[in-house]
Amino acid sequence: MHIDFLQSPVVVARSLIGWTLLVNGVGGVIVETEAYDMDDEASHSFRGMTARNAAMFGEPGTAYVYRSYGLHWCLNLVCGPSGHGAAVLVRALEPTNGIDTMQQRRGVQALRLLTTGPGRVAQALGVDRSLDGLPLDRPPFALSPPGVARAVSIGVRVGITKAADRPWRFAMTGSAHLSRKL
DNA sequence: CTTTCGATGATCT
DNA sequence: GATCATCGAAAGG
Repeated sequence: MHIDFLQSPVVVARSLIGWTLLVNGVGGVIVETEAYDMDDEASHSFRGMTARNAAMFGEPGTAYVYRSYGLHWCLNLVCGPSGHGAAVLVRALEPTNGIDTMQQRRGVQALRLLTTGPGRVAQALGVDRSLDGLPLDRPPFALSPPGVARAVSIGVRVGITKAADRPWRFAMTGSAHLSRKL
């Protein structure tokens, strides 16, 4: 079983819910994602390729990492046809692997605060610019399929002002680890 | 419980 | 010079 990263970001974002994402063995189950596409005003790729978003136009199945608000990192999974400028933002995980490491990196104990939100996910998993453009199917990354099928809820994206009405946010129904209620 | 606001710096206009 | 795909602390109800 594998994710087909050639699919559209909406399809990939939906498919990723329930998969386990690890970086150097640390991480958890993906419970919240958002899709971003080229003809999407909210997307970094909307105005074409720049130095920052170059990885977004790279090979599907690679990482796009950017700095947010000058102090957080955010992790995206590039998808769509090569050079399409589409990606899925990983917004929240349910912590499962390397919890002690994540607690140290985050400086908090509560599982609830470890990986709920894109900035927190990146900090807990040790994601930074050095992973930008790297393939997701080999170390330090690891992606493994869900054990059991889970229901997925759909809503609008978070923290954007443009194209804010697109229902491009996906979450595991009933998860206690969402960045915001869906 | 909810809302507001400061931090902080790369990126783009 | 303005804008941010955020977080956390503080203030207000």
